[in-house]
Amino acid sequence: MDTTTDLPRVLEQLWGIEGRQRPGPKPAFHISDIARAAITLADSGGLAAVSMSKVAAALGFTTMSLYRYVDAKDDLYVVMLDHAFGEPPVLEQATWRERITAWAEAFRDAMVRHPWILQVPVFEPPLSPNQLAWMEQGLRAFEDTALAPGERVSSMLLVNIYVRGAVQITADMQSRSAEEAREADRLYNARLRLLADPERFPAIVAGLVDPGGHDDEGDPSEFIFGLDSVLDGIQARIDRKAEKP
Amino acid sequence: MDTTTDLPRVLEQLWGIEGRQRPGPKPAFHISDIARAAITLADSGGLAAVSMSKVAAALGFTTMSLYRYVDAKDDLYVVMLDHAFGEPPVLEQATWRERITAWAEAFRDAMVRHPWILQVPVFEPPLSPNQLAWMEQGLRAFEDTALAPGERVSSMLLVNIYVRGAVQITADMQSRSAEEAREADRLYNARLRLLADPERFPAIVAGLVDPGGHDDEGDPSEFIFGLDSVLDGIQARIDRKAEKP
DNA sequence: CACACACTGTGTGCGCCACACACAGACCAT
DNA sequence: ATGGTCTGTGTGTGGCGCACACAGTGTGTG
Repeated sequence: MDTTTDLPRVLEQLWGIEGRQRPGPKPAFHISDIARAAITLADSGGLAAVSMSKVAAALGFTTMSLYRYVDAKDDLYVVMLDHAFGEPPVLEQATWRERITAWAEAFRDAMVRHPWILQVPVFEPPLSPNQLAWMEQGLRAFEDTALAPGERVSSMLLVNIYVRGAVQITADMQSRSAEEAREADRLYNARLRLLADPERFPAIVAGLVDPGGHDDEGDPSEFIFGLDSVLDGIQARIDRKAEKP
Repeated sequence: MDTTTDLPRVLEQLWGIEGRQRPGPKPAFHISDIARAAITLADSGGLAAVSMSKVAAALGFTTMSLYRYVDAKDDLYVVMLDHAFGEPPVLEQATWRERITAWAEAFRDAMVRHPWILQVPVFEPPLSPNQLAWMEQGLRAFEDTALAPGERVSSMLLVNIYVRGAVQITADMQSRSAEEAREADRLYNARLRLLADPERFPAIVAGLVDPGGHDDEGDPSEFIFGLDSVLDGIQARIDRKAEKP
Protein backbone atom coordinates (compact mmCIF):
# COMPACT_ATOMS: atom_id res chain seq x y z
CA MET A 1 0.00 0.00 0.00
CA ASP A 2 3.01 2.28 -0.25
CA THR A 3 1.57 4.41 -3.00
CA THR A 4 4.47 6.85 -2.87
CA THR A 5 6.88 4.38 -4.39
CA ASP A 6 5.14 4.40 -7.75
CA LEU A 7 6.04 8.04 -8.17
CA PRO A 8 8.87 8.76 -10.59
CA ARG A 9 12.09 9.11 -8.67
CA VAL A 10 12.38 12.73 -9.72
CA LEU A 11 9.10 13.69 -8.10
CA GLU A 12 10.05 11.93 -4.90
CA GLN A 13 13.25 13.90 -4.80
CA LEU A 14 11.66 17.23 -5.71
CA TRP A 15 8.96 16.85 -3.10
CA GLY A 16 11.52 15.82 -0.54
CA ILE A 17 9.89 12.51 0.18
CA GLU A 18 12.61 10.85 2.20
CA GLY A 19 13.38 7.33 1.15
CA ARG A 20 13.87 6.64 4.88
CA GLN A 21 17.24 5.81 6.39
CA ARG A 22 18.85 3.02 4.46
CA PRO A 23 22.18 1.27 4.17
CA GLY A 24 24.59 2.24 1.45
CA PRO A 25 26.79 5.23 0.76
CA LYS A 26 25.40 8.74 1.02
CA PRO A 27 24.57 10.48 -2.21
CA ALA A 28 27.37 12.79 -3.29
CA PHE A 29 25.04 15.56 -4.36
CA HIS A 30 21.40 16.51 -4.83
CA ILE A 31 19.14 16.93 -7.85
CA SER A 32 19.25 20.67 -7.29
CA ASP A 33 22.96 20.49 -8.15
CA ILE A 34 22.03 18.70 -11.35
CA ALA A 35 19.40 21.34 -12.05
CA ARG A 36 21.85 24.21 -11.55
CA ALA A 37 24.49 22.64 -13.78
CA ALA A 38 22.01 21.83 -16.52
CA ILE A 39 20.44 25.28 -16.41
CA THR A 40 23.82 26.93 -16.68
CA LEU A 41 24.51 24.89 -19.79
CA ALA A 42 21.10 25.63 -21.29
CA ASP A 43 21.25 29.35 -20.54
CA SER A 44 24.43 29.74 -22.50
CA GLY A 45 24.01 27.19 -25.26
CA GLY A 46 20.31 26.41 -25.60
CA LEU A 47 18.63 23.17 -24.72
CA ALA A 48 20.72 21.32 -27.28
CA ALA A 49 23.78 22.01 -25.13
CA VAL A 50 22.30 19.93 -22.34
CA SER A 51 23.33 16.32 -22.46
CA MET A 52 23.73 13.82 -19.69
CA SER A 53 27.46 13.65 -20.22
CA LYS A 54 27.94 17.41 -20.25
CA VAL A 55 25.89 17.89 -17.11
CA ALA A 56 27.81 15.12 -15.41
CA ALA A 57 31.12 16.56 -16.54
CA ALA A 58 30.13 19.97 -15.21
CA LEU A 59 29.52 18.35 -11.83
CA GLY A 60 32.72 16.33 -12.00
CA PHE A 61 30.95 12.99 -12.13
CA THR A 62 30.44 10.30 -14.69
CA THR A 63 27.49 10.25 -17.03
CA MET A 64 25.84 7.25 -15.54
CA SER A 65 25.89 8.61 -12.02
CA LEU A 66 23.10 11.00 -13.00
CA TYR A 67 20.78 8.07 -13.55
CA ARG A 68 20.83 7.47 -9.80
CA TYR A 69 18.90 10.72 -9.46
CA VAL A 70 16.98 10.93 -12.71
CA ASP A 71 15.33 8.03 -14.50
CA ALA A 72 15.61 9.49 -17.98
CA LYS A 73 16.48 12.60 -19.89
CA ASP A 74 12.90 13.81 -19.78
CA ASP A 75 13.06 13.78 -16.01
CA LEU A 76 16.07 16.02 -16.20
CA TYR A 77 13.88 18.51 -18.00
CA VAL A 78 11.35 18.32 -15.19
CA VAL A 79 14.01 19.19 -12.65
CA MET A 80 15.34 22.00 -14.82
CA LEU A 81 11.90 23.54 -15.26
CA ASP A 82 11.04 23.36 -11.61
CA HIS A 83 14.32 24.96 -10.65
CA ALA A 84 14.24 27.60 -13.37
CA PHE A 85 10.78 28.85 -12.43
CA GLY A 86 11.48 28.86 -8.75
CA GLU A 87 8.81 30.07 -6.38
CA PRO A 88 5.91 32.01 -7.84
CA PRO A 89 5.29 35.63 -6.95
CA VAL A 90 2.98 36.44 -4.07
CA LEU A 91 0.00 38.32 -5.42
CA GLU A 92 -1.38 40.97 -3.12
CA GLN A 93 -2.85 43.37 -5.64
CA ALA A 94 -6.37 44.61 -5.19
CA THR A 95 -8.12 43.33 -8.34
CA TRP A 96 -8.00 40.01 -10.12
CA ARG A 97 -6.82 41.81 -13.21
CA GLU A 98 -3.82 43.31 -11.49
CA ARG A 99 -3.01 40.02 -9.85
CA ILE A 100 -3.11 37.90 -12.97
CA THR A 101 -1.17 40.57 -14.85
CA ALA A 102 1.60 40.44 -12.28
CA TRP A 103 1.52 36.66 -12.49
CA ALA A 104 1.74 36.76 -16.28
CA GLU A 105 4.64 39.21 -16.20
CA ALA A 106 6.55 37.11 -13.71
CA PHE A 107 5.92 34.11 -15.91
CA ARG A 108 7.14 35.99 -18.94
CA ASP A 109 10.24 37.16 -17.10
CA ALA A 110 11.14 33.60 -16.19
CA MET A 111 10.87 32.54 -19.81
CA VAL A 112 12.91 35.49 -21.02
CA ARG A 113 15.58 34.65 -18.47
CA HIS A 114 15.63 31.04 -19.65
CA PRO A 115 14.62 30.96 -23.33
CA TRP A 116 15.29 27.24 -23.52
CA ILE A 117 12.08 26.68 -21.56
CA LEU A 118 10.23 27.08 -24.83
CA GLN A 119 12.25 24.26 -26.34
CA VAL A 120 11.48 21.76 -23.62
CA PRO A 121 9.16 19.10 -25.02
CA VAL A 122 5.99 18.79 -22.96
CA PHE A 123 4.69 15.31 -22.37
CA GLU A 124 2.38 15.67 -19.42
CA PRO A 125 0.90 18.31 -17.15
CA PRO A 126 3.22 19.50 -14.39
CA LEU A 127 3.46 17.79 -11.03
CA SER A 128 6.58 19.34 -9.57
CA PRO A 129 6.33 21.55 -6.47
CA ASN A 130 7.16 24.93 -7.94
CA GLN A 131 5.07 24.34 -11.02
CA LEU A 132 2.10 23.46 -8.87
CA ALA A 133 2.78 26.53 -6.74
CA TRP A 134 2.66 28.72 -9.86
CA MET A 135 -0.62 27.13 -10.85
CA GLU A 136 -1.97 27.69 -7.36
CA GLN A 137 -1.05 31.36 -7.43
CA GLY A 138 -2.54 31.77 -10.88
CA LEU A 139 -5.80 30.25 -9.72
CA ARG A 140 -5.88 32.35 -6.57
CA ALA A 141 -5.72 35.47 -8.71
CA PHE A 142 -9.37 34.82 -9.53
CA GLU A 143 -10.30 34.32 -5.91
CA ASP A 144 -12.80 37.15 -5.56
CA THR A 145 -14.45 36.65 -8.93
CA ALA A 146 -17.73 34.93 -9.64
CA LEU A 147 -15.99 32.28 -11.70
CA ALA A 148 -16.48 28.63 -10.78
CA PRO A 149 -13.35 26.60 -9.95
CA GLY A 150 -13.36 24.96 -13.36
CA GLU A 151 -13.66 28.33 -15.07
CA ARG A 152 -10.75 29.62 -13.05
CA VAL A 153 -8.68 26.75 -14.33
CA SER A 154 -9.65 27.59 -17.91
CA SER A 155 -8.86 31.25 -17.38
CA MET A 156 -5.51 30.57 -15.77
CA LEU A 157 -4.60 28.23 -18.59
CA LEU A 158 -5.69 30.83 -21.10
CA VAL A 159 -3.28 33.36 -19.64
CA ASN A 160 -0.61 30.70 -19.34
CA ILE A 161 -1.02 29.79 -23.00
CA TYR A 162 -0.95 33.40 -24.06
CA VAL A 163 2.28 34.17 -22.25
CA ARG A 164 3.98 31.14 -23.66
CA GLY A 165 2.92 31.95 -27.18
CA ALA A 166 3.67 35.64 -26.90
CA VAL A 167 7.18 35.00 -25.67
CA GLN A 168 7.69 32.41 -28.37
CA ILE A 169 6.85 34.91 -31.07
CA THR A 170 8.33 38.01 -29.51
CA ALA A 171 11.68 36.94 -28.17
CA ASP A 172 14.42 35.55 -30.27
CA MET A 173 13.25 32.07 -31.03
CA GLN A 174 16.26 30.29 -29.76
CA SER A 175 18.86 31.54 -27.34
CA ARG A 176 20.60 33.97 -29.62
CA SER A 177 22.34 37.19 -28.86
CA ALA A 178 20.41 40.39 -29.47
CA GLU A 179 22.52 41.09 -32.51
CA GLU A 180 21.87 37.72 -34.05
CA ALA A 181 18.18 38.11 -33.31
CA ARG A 182 18.10 41.42 -35.16
CA GLU A 183 19.91 39.90 -38.11
CA ALA A 184 17.47 36.99 -38.17
CA ASP A 185 14.59 39.45 -38.16
CA ARG A 186 16.09 41.39 -41.03
CA LEU A 187 16.62 38.21 -43.02
CA TYR A 188 13.08 37.06 -42.33
CA ASN A 189 11.62 40.32 -43.55
CA ALA A 190 13.75 40.23 -46.68
CA ARG A 191 12.64 36.71 -47.47
CA LEU A 192 9.05 37.50 -46.72
CA ARG A 193 9.18 40.42 -49.10
CA LEU A 194 10.67 38.11 -51.69
CA LEU A 195 8.14 35.32 -51.31
CA ALA A 196 4.91 37.05 -50.36
CA ASP A 197 3.37 38.02 -53.65
CA PRO A 198 1.08 41.01 -53.00
CA GLU A 199 -1.56 39.49 -55.25
CA ARG A 200 -1.72 36.20 -53.42
CA PHE A 201 -0.93 37.48 -49.93
CA PRO A 202 -2.23 41.02 -49.69
CA ALA A 203 -3.05 40.80 -45.99
CA ILE A 204 0.40 39.52 -45.11
CA VAL A 205 2.04 42.26 -47.11
CA ALA A 206 -0.13 44.86 -45.43
CA GLY A 207 0.40 43.52 -41.95
CA LEU A 208 3.95 42.23 -41.88
CA VAL A 209 5.97 43.55 -44.77
CA ASP A 210 4.79 47.13 -44.49
CA PRO A 211 5.39 48.17 -40.89
CA GLY A 212 2.23 50.31 -40.90
CA GLY A 213 1.25 52.05 -37.66
CA HIS A 214 3.47 50.49 -35.01
CA ASP A 215 6.61 49.04 -36.43
CA ASP A 216 8.23 46.64 -34.05
CA GLU A 217 6.97 43.40 -32.58
CA GLY A 218 9.62 43.17 -29.91
CA ASP A 219 7.96 46.09 -28.21
CA PRO A 220 7.33 45.13 -24.59
CA SER A 221 4.07 47.07 -24.54
CA GLU A 222 2.85 44.69 -27.23
CA PHE A 223 2.86 41.98 -24.60
CA ILE A 224 0.56 43.92 -22.30
CA PHE A 225 -1.60 44.87 -25.25
CA GLY A 226 -2.23 41.26 -26.16
CA LEU A 227 -2.63 40.27 -22.55
CA ASP A 228 -5.27 42.92 -22.10
CA SER A 229 -7.23 41.37 -24.94
CA VAL A 230 -7.10 38.02 -23.21
CA LEU A 231 -8.18 39.56 -19.94
CA ASP A 232 -11.00 41.42 -21.66
CA GLY A 233 -12.23 38.06 -22.80
CA ILE A 234 -12.16 36.70 -19.28
CA GLN A 235 -13.85 39.86 -18.05
CA ALA A 236 -16.62 39.28 -20.56
CA ARG A 237 -17.14 35.84 -19.14
CA ILE A 238 -17.32 37.24 -15.63
CA ASP A 239 -19.80 39.88 -16.71
CA ARG A 240 -21.98 37.32 -18.37
CA LYS A 241 -21.98 35.33 -15.17
CA ALA A 242 -23.05 38.35 -13.19
CA GLU A 243 -26.02 38.96 -15.47
CA LYS A 244 -27.33 35.42 -15.39
CA PRO A 245 -26.68 33.74 -12.08
CA MET B 1 21.93 39.88 -57.87
CA ASP B 2 20.30 36.49 -57.84
CA THR B 3 18.71 36.95 -54.47
CA THR B 4 16.78 33.70 -54.74
CA THR B 5 19.87 31.60 -54.33
CA ASP B 6 20.37 32.64 -50.74
CA LEU B 7 17.10 30.98 -49.84
CA PRO B 8 17.39 27.65 -48.03
CA ARG B 9 17.08 24.86 -50.52
CA VAL B 10 13.88 23.68 -48.89
CA LEU B 11 12.10 26.96 -49.50
CA GLU B 12 13.21 26.99 -53.12
CA GLN B 13 11.77 23.53 -53.56
CA LEU B 14 8.54 24.26 -51.69
CA TRP B 15 7.91 27.42 -53.64
CA GLY B 16 8.68 25.63 -56.88
CA ILE B 17 11.46 27.99 -57.84
CA GLU B 18 12.93 26.03 -60.71
CA GLY B 19 16.68 25.72 -60.63
CA ARG B 20 16.43 25.97 -64.42
CA GLN B 21 17.44 23.09 -66.67
CA ARG B 22 20.86 21.84 -65.72
CA PRO B 23 23.17 18.96 -66.54
CA GLY B 24 23.28 15.93 -64.31
CA PRO B 25 20.89 13.12 -63.53
CA LYS B 26 17.25 13.86 -62.83
CA PRO B 27 16.19 13.75 -59.22
CA ALA B 28 14.64 10.41 -58.35
CA PHE B 29 11.87 11.94 -56.27
CA HIS B 30 10.51 15.16 -54.85
CA ILE B 31 10.44 16.71 -51.38
CA SER B 32 6.73 15.97 -51.21
CA ASP B 33 7.66 12.28 -51.26
CA ILE B 34 9.97 12.93 -48.34
CA ALA B 35 7.19 14.82 -46.57
CA ARG B 36 4.70 12.00 -47.05
CA ALA B 37 7.09 9.35 -45.81
CA ALA B 38 8.14 11.40 -42.79
CA ILE B 39 4.55 12.26 -41.89
CA THR B 40 3.53 8.62 -42.09
CA LEU B 41 6.30 7.78 -39.65
CA ALA B 42 5.42 10.64 -37.32
CA ASP B 43 1.70 9.91 -37.36
CA SER B 44 2.23 6.40 -36.11
CA GLY B 45 5.26 6.79 -33.87
CA GLY B 46 5.53 10.43 -32.87
CA LEU B 47 8.19 12.85 -33.95
CA ALA B 48 10.87 10.72 -32.32
CA ALA B 49 10.19 8.04 -34.93
CA VAL B 50 11.33 10.40 -37.67
CA SER B 51 14.99 10.09 -38.47
CA MET B 52 16.82 10.71 -41.68
CA SER B 53 17.66 7.05 -42.03
CA LYS B 54 14.12 5.85 -41.38
CA VAL B 55 12.64 8.29 -43.83
CA ALA B 56 15.22 7.31 -46.42
CA ALA B 57 14.59 3.64 -45.79
CA ALA B 58 10.85 4.17 -46.22
CA LEU B 59 11.57 5.69 -49.60
CA GLY B 60 14.03 2.98 -50.53
CA PHE B 61 17.02 5.30 -50.65
CA THR B 62 20.12 5.85 -48.59
CA THR B 63 20.21 8.26 -45.71
CA MET B 64 22.52 10.74 -47.35
CA SER B 65 20.40 11.06 -50.47
CA LEU B 66 17.92 13.09 -48.45
CA TYR B 67 20.50 15.79 -47.97
CA ARG B 68 20.25 16.57 -51.67
CA TYR B 69 16.73 17.85 -50.96
CA VAL B 70 16.99 19.05 -47.38
CA ASP B 71 19.94 20.86 -45.87
CA ALA B 72 19.37 19.68 -42.32
CA LYS B 73 16.97 17.87 -40.07
CA ASP B 74 15.21 21.10 -39.17
CA ASP B 75 14.42 21.66 -42.81
CA LEU B 76 12.75 18.28 -42.88
CA TYR B 77 10.43 19.59 -40.19
CA VAL B 78 9.61 22.58 -42.35
CA VAL B 79 8.59 20.32 -45.20
CA MET B 80 6.58 18.10 -42.89
CA LEU B 81 4.69 21.02 -41.40
CA ASP B 82 3.90 22.57 -44.75
CA HIS B 83 2.64 19.28 -46.09
CA ALA B 84 0.69 18.34 -42.97
CA PHE B 85 -1.24 21.60 -42.86
CA GLY B 86 -1.96 21.63 -46.55
CA GLU B 87 -4.06 24.41 -47.97
CA PRO B 88 -6.04 26.54 -45.55
CA PRO B 89 -9.83 26.60 -45.57
CA VAL B 90 -11.59 29.20 -47.66
CA LEU B 91 -13.54 31.47 -45.35
CA GLU B 92 -16.83 32.71 -46.72
CA GLN B 93 -18.78 33.17 -43.53
CA ALA B 94 -20.61 36.43 -42.95
CA THR B 95 -18.93 37.76 -39.81
CA TRP B 96 -15.31 37.95 -38.76
CA ARG B 97 -16.18 35.91 -35.72
CA GLU B 98 -17.56 33.03 -37.75
CA ARG B 99 -14.64 33.20 -40.13
CA ILE B 100 -11.92 33.14 -37.52
CA THR B 101 -13.77 30.39 -35.66
CA ALA B 102 -13.79 28.24 -38.76
CA TRP B 103 -10.12 29.00 -39.25
CA ALA B 104 -9.33 28.07 -35.66
CA GLU B 105 -11.28 24.82 -35.93
CA ALA B 106 -9.51 23.84 -39.12
CA PHE B 107 -6.22 24.63 -37.45
CA ARG B 108 -7.17 22.52 -34.47
CA ASP B 109 -8.25 19.65 -36.70
CA ALA B 110 -4.90 19.64 -38.44
CA MET B 111 -3.10 19.43 -35.13
CA VAL B 112 -5.36 16.69 -33.86
CA ARG B 113 -4.73 14.75 -37.06
CA HIS B 114 -0.99 15.17 -36.62
CA PRO B 115 -0.23 15.47 -32.91
CA TRP B 116 3.50 15.50 -33.56
CA ILE B 117 3.13 19.07 -34.83
CA LEU B 118 3.20 20.17 -31.21
CA GLN B 119 6.56 18.49 -30.75
CA VAL B 120 8.24 20.21 -33.65
CA PRO B 121 10.78 22.70 -32.31
CA VAL B 122 10.12 26.21 -33.62
CA PHE B 123 13.16 28.24 -34.58
CA GLU B 124 11.78 30.96 -36.80
CA PRO B 125 8.50 32.29 -38.14
CA PRO B 126 7.08 30.34 -41.06
CA LEU B 127 7.99 31.06 -44.66
CA SER B 128 6.63 28.03 -46.47
CA PRO B 129 3.78 28.42 -48.95
CA ASN B 130 0.99 26.69 -47.09
CA GLN B 131 1.93 28.24 -43.79
CA LEU B 132 1.84 31.69 -45.35
CA ALA B 133 -1.49 30.84 -46.94
CA TRP B 134 -2.89 29.94 -43.52
CA MET B 135 -1.64 33.23 -42.15
CA GLU B 136 -3.17 35.06 -45.07
CA GLN B 137 -6.56 33.46 -44.51
CA GLY B 138 -6.38 34.17 -40.80
CA LEU B 139 -5.68 37.82 -41.47
CA ARG B 140 -8.43 38.07 -44.05
CA ALA B 141 -10.94 36.91 -41.48
CA PHE B 142 -10.67 40.41 -40.00
CA GLU B 143 -11.14 42.07 -43.35
CA ASP B 144 -14.31 43.99 -42.58
CA THR B 145 -13.31 45.05 -39.08
CA ALA B 146 -11.98 48.41 -38.00
CA LEU B 147 -8.69 46.86 -36.92
CA ALA B 148 -5.49 48.22 -38.38
CA PRO B 149 -3.24 45.76 -40.26
CA GLY B 150 -0.90 45.47 -37.31
CA GLU B 151 -3.79 44.78 -34.96
CA ARG B 152 -5.06 42.11 -37.30
CA VAL B 153 -1.70 40.41 -37.07
CA SER B 154 -1.85 40.53 -33.29
CA SER B 155 -5.37 39.16 -33.27
CA MET B 156 -4.57 36.37 -35.68
CA LEU B 157 -1.54 35.40 -33.64
CA LEU B 158 -3.65 35.47 -30.50
CA VAL B 159 -6.05 32.93 -31.97
CA ASN B 160 -3.15 30.93 -33.35
CA ILE B 161 -1.52 30.83 -29.94
CA TYR B 162 -4.74 29.86 -28.26
CA VAL B 163 -5.40 26.94 -30.58
CA ARG B 164 -1.90 25.61 -30.17
CA GLY B 165 -2.05 25.83 -26.43
CA ALA B 166 -5.55 24.44 -26.15
CA VAL B 167 -4.70 21.42 -28.24
CA GLN B 168 -1.51 20.92 -26.26
CA ILE B 169 -3.46 20.75 -23.02
CA THR B 170 -6.57 19.01 -24.26
CA ALA B 171 -5.35 16.27 -26.53
CA ASP B 172 -3.13 13.48 -25.41
CA MET B 173 0.22 15.13 -25.06
CA GLN B 174 2.11 12.81 -27.28
CA SER B 175 0.76 10.55 -29.96
CA ARG B 176 -0.82 7.96 -27.74
CA SER B 177 -3.85 5.82 -28.26
CA ALA B 178 -7.08 6.97 -26.64
CA GLU B 179 -6.77 4.21 -24.09
CA GLU B 180 -3.25 5.18 -23.08
CA ALA B 181 -4.36 8.80 -22.86
CA ARG B 182 -7.14 7.86 -20.47
CA GLU B 183 -4.74 5.86 -18.35
CA ALA B 184 -2.30 8.77 -18.29
CA ASP B 185 -5.09 11.06 -17.20
CA ARG B 186 -6.10 8.70 -14.41
CA LEU B 187 -2.51 8.43 -13.25
CA TYR B 188 -2.08 12.18 -13.30
CA ASN B 189 -5.16 12.72 -11.18
CA ALA B 190 -4.06 10.09 -8.71
CA ARG B 191 -0.66 11.68 -8.36
CA LEU B 192 -2.12 15.15 -8.11
CA ARG B 193 -4.38 14.00 -5.32
CA LEU B 194 -1.37 12.52 -3.61
CA LEU B 195 0.87 15.56 -3.91
CA ALA B 196 -1.48 18.52 -3.78
CA ASP B 197 -1.90 19.19 -0.10
CA PRO B 198 -5.29 20.93 0.35
CA GLU B 199 -3.71 23.32 2.82
CA ARG B 200 -0.97 24.48 0.49
CA PHE B 201 -2.87 24.13 -2.79
CA PRO B 202 -6.53 24.75 -2.06
CA ALA B 203 -7.25 26.29 -5.44
CA ILE B 204 -5.71 23.38 -7.31
CA VAL B 205 -7.65 20.89 -5.27
CA ALA B 206 -10.85 22.80 -5.87
CA GLY B 207 -10.27 23.21 -9.59
CA LEU B 208 -8.51 20.06 -10.70
CA VAL B 209 -8.84 17.32 -8.13
CA ASP B 210 -12.53 17.81 -7.46
CA PRO B 211 -14.26 17.69 -10.83
CA GLY B 212 -16.76 20.36 -9.72
CA GLY B 213 -19.34 21.59 -12.24
CA HIS B 214 -18.14 20.27 -15.57
CA ASP B 215 -15.97 17.24 -15.20
CA ASP B 216 -13.89 16.60 -18.27
CA GLU B 217 -11.30 18.70 -20.00
CA GLY B 218 -11.26 16.69 -23.18
CA ASP B 219 -14.70 18.03 -23.92
CA PRO B 220 -14.67 19.53 -27.42
CA SER B 221 -17.04 22.29 -26.35
CA GLU B 222 -14.32 23.40 -23.96
CA PHE B 223 -12.30 24.42 -26.99
CA ILE B 224 -15.04 26.69 -28.29
CA PHE B 225 -15.60 28.01 -24.80
CA GLY B 226 -12.02 29.16 -24.48
CA LEU B 227 -11.95 30.42 -28.04
CA ASP B 228 -15.01 32.53 -27.36
CA SER B 229 -13.16 34.19 -24.51
CA VAL B 230 -10.31 35.05 -26.83
CA LEU B 231 -12.70 36.40 -29.44
CA ASP B 232 -14.52 38.41 -26.79
CA GLY B 233 -11.19 40.05 -26.05
CA ILE B 234 -10.69 40.91 -29.70
CA GLN B 235 -14.25 42.15 -29.90
CA ALA B 236 -13.54 44.47 -26.98
CA ARG B 237 -10.62 45.91 -28.88
CA ILE B 238 -12.79 46.46 -31.94
CA ASP B 239 -15.47 48.11 -29.83
CA ARG B 240 -12.94 50.42 -28.24
CA LYS B 241 -11.75 51.40 -31.67
CA ALA B 242 -15.27 52.21 -32.76
CA GLU B 243 -15.78 54.52 -29.80
CA LYS B 244 -12.58 56.48 -30.25
CA PRO B 245 -11.64 56.75 -33.89
C1' DC C 1 27.77 15.43 -82.30
C1' DA C 2 31.15 15.10 -78.54
C1' DC C 3 32.37 16.20 -74.33
C1' DA C 4 32.95 18.92 -70.00
C1' DC C 5 31.02 19.34 -65.90
C1' DA C 6 27.24 20.13 -62.81
C1' DC C 7 24.50 17.29 -60.36
C1' DT C 8 22.77 12.80 -58.82
C1' DG C 9 22.59 8.93 -55.27
C1' DT C 10 26.08 5.92 -52.61
C1' DG C 11 29.41 4.31 -49.03
C1' DT C 12 32.15 5.02 -45.36
C1' DG C 13 33.09 6.97 -41.21
C1' DC C 14 33.18 10.36 -37.25
C1' DG C 15 31.60 12.21 -33.01
C1' DC C 16 27.88 12.45 -30.03
C1' DC C 17 23.97 10.81 -27.81
C1' DA C 18 20.78 8.14 -24.25
C1' DC C 19 21.03 4.39 -21.79
C1' DA C 20 21.87 -1.12 -20.24
C1' DC C 21 24.47 -3.75 -17.28
C1' DA C 22 27.93 -5.63 -14.38
C1' DC C 23 30.78 -4.22 -10.75
C1' DA C 24 33.63 -2.59 -6.49
C1' DG C 25 33.27 -0.09 -2.65
C1' DA C 26 30.54 2.58 1.18
C1' DC C 27 27.48 2.47 4.78
C1' DC C 28 23.56 1.30 8.09
C1' DA C 29 20.40 -2.07 10.64
C1' DT C 30 20.85 -5.91 13.01
C1' DA D 1 31.03 -7.95 12.76
C1' DT D 2 28.55 -8.64 9.00
C1' DG D 3 24.65 -8.83 5.28
C1' DG D 4 22.40 -6.37 2.32
C1' DT D 5 21.55 -2.36 -0.06
C1' DC D 6 22.71 1.66 -2.19
C1' DT D 7 26.46 4.41 -4.24
C1' DG D 8 29.37 6.01 -8.26
C1' DT D 9 32.20 3.77 -12.12
C1' DG D 10 33.56 1.48 -16.58
C1' DT D 11 32.44 -0.52 -20.52
C1' DG D 12 29.60 -1.28 -24.31
C1' DT D 13 25.60 -0.93 -27.71
C1' DG D 14 22.63 0.88 -31.01
C1' DG D 15 21.13 4.97 -32.94
C1' DC D 16 21.58 9.51 -34.42
C1' DG D 17 22.88 13.80 -37.63
C1' DC D 18 25.93 14.77 -40.86
C1' DA D 19 30.88 15.50 -43.44
C1' DC D 20 33.16 13.96 -47.35
C1' DA D 21 34.95 11.46 -51.21
C1' DC D 22 33.21 9.11 -55.04
C1' DA D 23 31.19 7.04 -59.43
C1' DG D 24 27.61 7.45 -62.52
C1' DT D 25 24.30 10.45 -65.30
C1' DG D 26 22.57 13.53 -68.60
C1' DT D 27 22.37 18.30 -70.58
C1' DG D 28 24.06 22.74 -72.43
C1' DT D 29 27.70 24.22 -75.05
C1' DG D 30 31.63 23.63 -78.23
